[in-house]
Amino acid sequence: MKELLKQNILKHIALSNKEIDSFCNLFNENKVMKKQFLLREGDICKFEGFVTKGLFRIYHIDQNGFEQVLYFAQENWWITDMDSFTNEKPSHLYIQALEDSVVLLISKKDKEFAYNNIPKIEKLFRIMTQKTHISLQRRMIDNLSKTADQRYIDFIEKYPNLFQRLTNLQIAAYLGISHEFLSKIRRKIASKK
Amino acid sequence: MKELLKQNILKHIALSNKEIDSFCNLFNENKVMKKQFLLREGDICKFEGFVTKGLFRIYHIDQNGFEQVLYFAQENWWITDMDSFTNEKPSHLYIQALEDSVVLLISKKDKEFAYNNIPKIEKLFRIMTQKTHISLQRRMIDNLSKTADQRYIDFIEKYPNLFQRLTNLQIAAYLGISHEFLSKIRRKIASKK
DNA sequence: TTCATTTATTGAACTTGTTCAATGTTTTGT
DNA sequence: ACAAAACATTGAACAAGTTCAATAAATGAA
Repeated sequence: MKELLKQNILKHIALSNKEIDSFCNLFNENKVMKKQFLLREGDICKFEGFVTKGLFRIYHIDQNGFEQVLYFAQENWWITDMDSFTNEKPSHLYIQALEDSVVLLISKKDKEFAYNNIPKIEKLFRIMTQKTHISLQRRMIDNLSKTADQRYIDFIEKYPNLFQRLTNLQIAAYLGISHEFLSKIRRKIASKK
Repeated sequence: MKELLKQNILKHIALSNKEIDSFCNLFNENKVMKKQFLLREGDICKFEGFVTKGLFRIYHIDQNGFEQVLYFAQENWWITDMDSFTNEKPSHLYIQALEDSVVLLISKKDKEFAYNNIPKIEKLFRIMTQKTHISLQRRMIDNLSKTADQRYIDFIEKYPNLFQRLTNLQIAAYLGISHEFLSKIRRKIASKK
């Protein structure tokens, strides 16, 4: 049941059986039904999670009530509000299941325990954080330099699987455009084929 | 001469004198004259750096020849292309001094040495990477949800010091707008006062 | 100081994306 | 299978931001 998690970790770093087992044992399985929230604005994020089934959206609601999706997390992705979790302060984010999902959660206390007792875990999260930072940096550049059409096309190419599972509403919120405009982009693309 | 660096590190993590000295000794001081480059697209980034004097821009040039500034690094800031440095692959970024500057550089080899011989350094960079990730995430949300006017006002409030030292051209490239439009924003704001 | 270069401002025409309201389509829960 | 809700599409009017070209102002190197 924690096979996916183990494989995911081993992609980043080499660990002995003992190390990986004792780390994975700190995670607990949770089911989250579609539309339920793992985190809401104002909550303090008490967990770091790894998705083994289903799909989540991590988003923010701005002053005008518009939702911005920071990222989607499907099977094999990690989810948390790093700011709220590490600094133990109220979150600005929502984490909601878009499908019936299963997620493995580790508490802050247990993660601290792992940092202090399994030295390589520090390295693991240093590497993982670097990787997520690198991809966010790429997305930042893309958002600054590319037009919405191109960002949509890139999204489909990069995440064909997510594209199938998401509504246009969600994709628009990720691309940072209105869903009406996304609809017009789709029409334009369709007419070109 | 490495006092700034030591102070900066101690803000993130507690280290013994011995630990911090042996780490800081791995850095070498470099002078970089205004307009000179520390890194160009295509180069493999061989260093991680800490600015003790001056100001740098870290930017990207897109398909249309437009420059997007990822961030500015003044005194007390770290600079690198994390992707290129950690994965030893050609960079997509430019790092250029905007003023006569001084930067402390550490090589990949020496950083690996530190990771392996000073266990807390792993934690230090895990924490620092988390912090930069958190602020990039905030900027991502702002870029998706705020209008250029507001982003400009926010920038001035958040970095009054940088605002003084940068041309509008550079600020526009950071905000992701044309410098002509920035000029119009400035006029609008000025007329409201 | 001078002249060349870089930076900043402005206006007009244009493109990209938003808003709102109406309508049609698909999903979902029971 | 049905009604309700959520999602998608469309058009028209609008707002935000770009582009281009011209001019002015500031900076920098000799």
